[in-house]
Amino acid sequence: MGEATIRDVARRAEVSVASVSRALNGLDNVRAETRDRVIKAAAELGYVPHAGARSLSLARAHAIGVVLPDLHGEFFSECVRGMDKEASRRGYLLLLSNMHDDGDQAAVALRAMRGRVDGLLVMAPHIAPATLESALPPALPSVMINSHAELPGRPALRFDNRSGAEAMVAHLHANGYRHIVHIAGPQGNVDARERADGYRAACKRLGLTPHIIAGDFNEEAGEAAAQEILAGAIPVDAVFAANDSMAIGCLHILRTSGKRVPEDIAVAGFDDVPLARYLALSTVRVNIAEMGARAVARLIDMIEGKDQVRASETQTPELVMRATTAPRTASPGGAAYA
Amino acid sequence: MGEATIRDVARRAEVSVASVSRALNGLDNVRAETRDRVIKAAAELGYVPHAGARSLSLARAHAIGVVLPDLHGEFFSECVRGMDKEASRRGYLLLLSNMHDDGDQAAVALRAMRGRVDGLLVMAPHIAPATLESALPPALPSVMINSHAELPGRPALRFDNRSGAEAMVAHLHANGYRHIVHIAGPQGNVDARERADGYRAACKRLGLTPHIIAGDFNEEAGEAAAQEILAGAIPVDAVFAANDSMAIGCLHILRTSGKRVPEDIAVAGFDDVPLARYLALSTVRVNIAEMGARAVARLIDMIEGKDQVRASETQTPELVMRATTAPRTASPGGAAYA
DNA sequence: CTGAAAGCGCTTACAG
DNA sequence: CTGAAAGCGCTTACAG
Repeated sequence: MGEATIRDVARRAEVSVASVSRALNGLDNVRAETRDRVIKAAAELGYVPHAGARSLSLARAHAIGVVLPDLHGEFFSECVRGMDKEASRRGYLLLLSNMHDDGDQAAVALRAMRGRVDGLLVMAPHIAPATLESALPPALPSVMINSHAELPGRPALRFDNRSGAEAMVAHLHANGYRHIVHIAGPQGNVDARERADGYRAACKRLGLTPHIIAGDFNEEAGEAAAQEILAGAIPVDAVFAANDSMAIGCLHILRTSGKRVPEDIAVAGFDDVPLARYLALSTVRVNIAEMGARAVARLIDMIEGKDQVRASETQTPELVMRATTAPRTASPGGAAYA
Repeated sequence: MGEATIRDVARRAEVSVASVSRALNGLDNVRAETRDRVIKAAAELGYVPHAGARSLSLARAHAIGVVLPDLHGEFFSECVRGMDKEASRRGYLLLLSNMHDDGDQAAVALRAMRGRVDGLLVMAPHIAPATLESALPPALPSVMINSHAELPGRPALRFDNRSGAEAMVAHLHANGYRHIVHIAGPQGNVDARERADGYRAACKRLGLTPHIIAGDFNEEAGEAAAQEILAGAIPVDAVFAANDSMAIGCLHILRTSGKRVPEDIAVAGFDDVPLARYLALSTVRVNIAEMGARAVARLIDMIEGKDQVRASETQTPELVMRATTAPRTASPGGAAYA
């Protein structure tokens, strides 16, 4: 019972384990006849090398740890897909660990990675830099994605949330909207904060009065914000949510309450999830799959000693204009589906 | 340089590595004073045990390998989310590997798992049973999700696609539709085949003439099918796509071509992705997150010797009736958003 | 309660 | 070109 080991192969091929190792790893200091015997024996036994033992001896796991927060649907899958694509292309496996919303769990998740991976990809928009820094194994190459401040020696890849938000406000302004309300993301989340900052900055520059409703990135928060807006205490002709989920929740409630979008109120989001296209929701596109792949590429370069610089990178998001923010002078008519 | 090892801790605490191991693993045959010294030394050194070495010595990795095909957005994330939740609850990590559409890659992916994981979760609706059987390490506990035939000793968890499809056809029939076209999934995919089988069986039972258009589970296939339907060669009053993506593509083209849904043509899908709710698309709901969690639970039970029976399980999908399949007598009016 | 030693399954100088 | 041996970082009988 149990899988065959290198010793079983050695015995069957009547050579030493050293020769088996050399033959199977394609080293050239093996006689052709020996190599053939080894390969034959391995095939007969269905031998597959034990990756755990191999990585202990090589001090290389050919795996990278991925620590992600609780991400909404498409965002998560796109991110992992991008990572997996690049990782498998370069012969690495992904060890996944969800990290929920507190720092202790993050530390546990990171510790569990020790001795299994050659590097770490961390997305922690909600963890304070100091907490993160102390939880990260100092010697392990790591790339931070969309996280708080810069950590020394660890490249940070991020979206330029601020300029994305500014672009959206400018777009709304250009299309004739003057009372733009922002539905913010969760407290302490760095993406949320930067998007709100961009909103505020653009309002200031354009002479608009900012008004922020608190939210948490979930659809329900967008629905609640819509109710608040429908109550009518403040003037609103456009809503800019800090992500698409909230924008969609808001849109849904506004429409089912009889409001026309964008004729009565324009709605915009952030992220460009696939749903956005179908709802004709204007938004700011971030390419998370590409960022995931890029993060893996950078990390593997670091692991393999090809990246001494460790520079951070910023991806500029792209404004996506759709029907929910059409110019105020647009002809009336439903835009629910375009 | 390099992380601290158990020997560093032993040296600093002035005990043997055996005592360090015992103290840190909470065994009771350690004097309290010794334990304290060890814990103190470990903390001072920032010692984290090397999981790779630990699992080699214990012959237990506390990790499970997940091999998935290329899944569409929500389906993938929901599946992994369900798995991760249960895995982390029970102290296991997930080692992820995407398997693209061919058997060779599957074998490579599975081999790479050897010696890193205690068991395997395999979703391979597109791989032939014989190929799969030969690629699976015989001694490794495995649970099959939505895959072809039963493999001995490996529980299969699956959706009852057939009855789900039958229920949808019956629903369409009950609502007055008589010319129901099916857009099928890819050749060789077991889900696709079962859904088509259910469609055919229901048509036969209800005295309807089946008509199947080939597809591949992608949105574009739904769009192409819509074009074919719009060409008008065959009578169609309802379209039942083998998954939501194709249904959505079809819906999109029908509507932008001026067809009213469901007044002119009803549309139904399969899966119940989040988008479906927003488009008021009728569909058949499969709870993939729950199935993922369940698969992990079953696998860990097997690993821990708590499951001798290894019974397969079937999850019955649920019919979700929305506006795109409203009764033929329904009052006219847009149903794009409900 | 504690330590020296063997062993988990590999790789790789080292010597021949 | 090949093999015996040490070592990767742990755990655990075994003896004391």
